[in-house]
Amino acid sequence: MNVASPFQQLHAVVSKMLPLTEKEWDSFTGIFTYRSVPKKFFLLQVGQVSREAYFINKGAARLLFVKDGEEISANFMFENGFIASLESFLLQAPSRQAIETIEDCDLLVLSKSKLDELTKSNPRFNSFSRAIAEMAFVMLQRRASSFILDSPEERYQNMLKEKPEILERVPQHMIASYLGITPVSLSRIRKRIS
Amino acid sequence: MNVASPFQQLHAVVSKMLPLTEKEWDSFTGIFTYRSVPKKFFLLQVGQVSREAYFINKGAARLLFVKDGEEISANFMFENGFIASLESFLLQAPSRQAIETIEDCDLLVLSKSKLDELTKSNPRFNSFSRAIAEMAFVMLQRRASSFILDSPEERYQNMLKEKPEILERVPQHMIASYLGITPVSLSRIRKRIS
DNA sequence: GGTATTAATTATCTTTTGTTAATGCGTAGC
DNA sequence: GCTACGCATTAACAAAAGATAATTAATACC
Repeated sequence: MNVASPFQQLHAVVSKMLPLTEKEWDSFTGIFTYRSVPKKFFLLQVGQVSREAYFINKGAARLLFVKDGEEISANFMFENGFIASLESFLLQAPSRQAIETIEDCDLLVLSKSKLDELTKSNPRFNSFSRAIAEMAFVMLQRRASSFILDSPEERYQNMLKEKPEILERVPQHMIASYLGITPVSLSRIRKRIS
Repeated sequence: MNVASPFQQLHAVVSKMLPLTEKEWDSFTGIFTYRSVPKKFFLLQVGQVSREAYFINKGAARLLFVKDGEEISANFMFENGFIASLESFLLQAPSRQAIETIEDCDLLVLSKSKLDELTKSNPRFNSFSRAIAEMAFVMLQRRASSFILDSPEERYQNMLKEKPEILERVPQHMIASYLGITPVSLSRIRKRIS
């Protein structure tokens, strides 16, 4: 594989999840296309059916809800991560979440229909979807549990420790909604801590 | 299949997820055993590695965290539902959650090692694990999103509408921690509403 | 059935968060 | 460079939730 290939990063990530033969890898990369999008670009709007998932080669993006006209961040993703409205992508139902880039992004776009075809022709790729779903579940569970276990202040402290990258690359009003609080409240917490 | 079989309910649930031939069904039921346990029985303790998942033929159970000596309910399950510390079950790592019965339970116990064997001998069962993980993710996402989108009072109202069974079968102090609040606060919300 | 325990409610007070508005800061665009 | 806009902070007040304790209700057990 060419070192300059846009699939280099993807290969590093996927091969940890599911070792593929060279032939399998070729058919796997075939379900992706390349796309560059600017900052503040909406890859998916609420209500649309998600037919794509994205692997981020470069940049940052977020999942967000819209409630009463307000944007509420559900998750942030950076280089070497997948981002998708997984519920909509899996069920092919209208999405409750939107996807918006936070920085200019270089993406590998995974087509749902092509993934389905590939899985049909080679059921081994069920393991890929399975691993994705399992990983997504475990990550989400850690996040969800913090809402019943921790106070907003503790959640912020944990974020500082576990995901400092978010703090560096994401504006604070987005972080506030991600933590389930208002920007004003987050500002107070930051003051209390410092 | 015998109508009185303990696998009757399981069959109804699984066949919706993954249609199986009679032969496949036989090998599938082979990975389960039957177990009856009383109320307040711990099927899994925090720190243990989960080697079992449970399908509830009868009864009710909960997943719970323990923080500072206090029990905090993460989820409730009833008849025809699966319950497991999925993170521990999947990763075979020490569980952050415990599983406790809320009522006397009749269970079908799924052995992790037998499931792995089965999946190895027939990769088609990857689809089963995949469907479970995907379902678990979608359900968890709906729950998790309510923590950033809704107030405790709205969460309680949603629960009333979407899962009234919980209110009927689960003590209120468990529901309170499930909603991320104290029993005192839940009592106040109930008063406000009525 | 009566007693002991546990659970739920109510009351009081403290702490935290939400709301609204004002101020200060930085950046983008002209 | 200036202006305008969005973002973060601060302030003041209202609303909600936490903590503790007392009371009432429900239940579990002998």
